[in-house]
Amino acid sequence: MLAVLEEQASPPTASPAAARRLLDWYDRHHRDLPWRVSPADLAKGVRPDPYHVWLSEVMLQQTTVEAVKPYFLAFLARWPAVEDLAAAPAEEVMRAWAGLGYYSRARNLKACADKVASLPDGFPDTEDGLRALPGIGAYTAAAIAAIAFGRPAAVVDGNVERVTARLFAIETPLPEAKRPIRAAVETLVPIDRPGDFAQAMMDLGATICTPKRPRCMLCPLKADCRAIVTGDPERLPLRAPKAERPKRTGVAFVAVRPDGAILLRTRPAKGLLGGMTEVPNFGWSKVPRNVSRSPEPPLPAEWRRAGSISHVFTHFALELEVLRADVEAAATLPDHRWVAAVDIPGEALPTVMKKAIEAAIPGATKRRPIN
DNA sequence: TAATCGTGGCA
DNA sequence: TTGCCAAGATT
Repeated sequence: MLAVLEEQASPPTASPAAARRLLDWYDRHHRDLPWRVSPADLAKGVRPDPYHVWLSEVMLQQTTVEAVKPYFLAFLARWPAVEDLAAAPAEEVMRAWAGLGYYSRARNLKACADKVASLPDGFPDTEDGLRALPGIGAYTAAAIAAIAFGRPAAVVDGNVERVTARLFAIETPLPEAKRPIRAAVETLVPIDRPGDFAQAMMDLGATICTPKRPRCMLCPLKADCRAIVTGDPERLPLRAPKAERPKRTGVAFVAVRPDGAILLRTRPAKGLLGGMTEVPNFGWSKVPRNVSRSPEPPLPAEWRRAGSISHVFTHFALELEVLRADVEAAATLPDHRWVAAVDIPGEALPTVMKKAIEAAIPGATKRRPIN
């Protein structure tokens, strides 16, 4: 009785019927993505490859679909199965991941592949089993369980948070709202098509229920949505204020041999850009702001200013002065290596390091066509 | 709980 | 130009 009264006193509340409307919309308007099995094929009995689902989900963490597509296809072409990835050297995986960001994902990807390849039955088919693997958290475990194995898991990513906060008019700010949002999603998951439902929610969030200027007129859930009634669904979800982004400065050194080789080294496995390749650099890793020391070049030479680059990380902005020296003798330094010009594009260079090298040697990081 | 951890696109 | 933010995980 109480439910009836509430329904009369307030806008419609999302229900299993809403999930059905969403699935109908998904059948007609789903995005066609390289890692996805269409609802039609799924209905025909085509099973998604857990390896494909896992690989795409890890790549898609905090990363746009368009950025992931070429990497996903390249990985699949090079390592068609999880056993192939397990057999690959970690260094090769890091090089293949270069440019995609959040490099701990690549380390965990390799560790996870090694683990899964050692299991007699391959990928675990439960949320708990998946959650125990490296690089697989609550979201990814639920996504793989639902999409690859048809488990009725509540898949909650940024899209689902936004769609659900609006659908139920949840006023609690994120991240505090994560718990009530999850509880709301759990009431919606259809037992027969949990994977399609998860992907439908994400497609809706990506194409209709967007962060800015949602296209509510096209939304299959507009009759169910409690936020649309307020006239300002864009207001939700609310978020706690975020910390400001500090600025750091530093110096990068590009040492060039007469044959075009440059001096590189590998960063420590953990932390920022962990395990990736860098040019020798100074001063920006953990600068106590008032401590000013003079930059220490990797080797004595005539260092000349080649330019400066700026790069924005998640939690700080960096301005890097780039110095270049043309050196005659090929001195060898501990923990450094001279890398031939032709091999530079194949190095595991994060974007910030490509920028620095390009500032000193235009074109050096770009693959040039053979012939 | 709160930091840390990349990159590119877009308003 | 600057901030926002995108299929989050880890510690």
